[in-house]
Amino acid sequence: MNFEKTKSNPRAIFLMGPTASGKTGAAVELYSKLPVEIISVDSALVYRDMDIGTAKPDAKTLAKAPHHLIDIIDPTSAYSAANFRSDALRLMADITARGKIPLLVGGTMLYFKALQGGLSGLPEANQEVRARLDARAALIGWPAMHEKLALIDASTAARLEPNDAQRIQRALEVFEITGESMTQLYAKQTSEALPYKLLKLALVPSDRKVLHERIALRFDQMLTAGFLDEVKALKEKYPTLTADSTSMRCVGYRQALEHLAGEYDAAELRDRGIFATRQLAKRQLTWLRGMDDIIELDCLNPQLNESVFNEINQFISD
RNA sequence: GGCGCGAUAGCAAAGCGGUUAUGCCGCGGCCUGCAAAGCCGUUUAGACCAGUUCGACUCUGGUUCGCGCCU
Repeated sequence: MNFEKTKSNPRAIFLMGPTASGKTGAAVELYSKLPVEIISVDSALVYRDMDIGTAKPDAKTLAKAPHHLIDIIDPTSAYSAANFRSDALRLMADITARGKIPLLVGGTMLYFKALQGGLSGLPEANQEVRARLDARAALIGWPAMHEKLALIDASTAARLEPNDAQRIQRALEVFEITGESMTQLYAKQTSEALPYKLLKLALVPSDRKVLHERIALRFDQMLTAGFLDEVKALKEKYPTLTADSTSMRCVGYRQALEHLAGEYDAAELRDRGIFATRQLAKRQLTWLRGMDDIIELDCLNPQLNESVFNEINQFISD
């Protein structure tokens, strides 16, 4: 019965991978050969005017293979996993209605997880509440905030580290807004499963060293392509942008800002940018290792060979 | 050539005669509205040779190398 229901679900394809694994190239190839529409699953590509540092597909590529959810907000705005999920669900329904298959491509693994697994009915972020919590934490420190959390939600506190400012803040925020603990809210609402049958592909490097080389090469290319000018232009166009803005927490941008502020020289900018990108790739790979039903493809051998296409075609026509 | 100083992990950098320096990097992991974020864990030392000592990265002598000063 469950099987019947699954069978009748429309199809969707995930194409995941760490940064610099060649996702865009693979997506364009799939787009040219299959009845798909591409949805970007990337927390950085949503920002307008952030092109070089995010390795956004260029205009020519986007003209040839359009991506949804690229350039949808200003760098002064914030986006979230919940925003993504509702945007993606809407687009997937549209695409399916057009008789196409959604191809979700990107490296923001939390977004993939939220899309597939759903989110509980929690309140959205509230800047005033967060500012208040930040102020309090500045006084007493996050470990003390963690102790406060333990009083209202022992179970959540137990699974959070005393220094995990971000999650402690969110748990306290949720309680302050709703009067209920995160634990209670999780239990209350079971998130609905994604009503699509999925084929999950992952581009994974067979040799981490080679991925690191690619990352270094790409960061150097960004610098010569005028990455620092892009960041300067960003500051001029959006004067309210600060190092705390969500968009400026992206790999490379934060370091560029620090360098432009004179905190360190160009050589160190290069090092730090590359380190941050490697660490991002590592976290992405950790996510991937823990995901189920993944078909791994070696991103160092990027040919989408016949057997992969056979698999996809079979999945589509099943 | 003489004098002085130094030699600690992939890099930077301390203390210490006997229990983990630390930071960065690297590696593993966690992950419910900031996720390209945030957090947790962790591998790799004491230039070389000899001596003192129950015990030396730590004290002594020598060798090599580097830095500075002098002739």
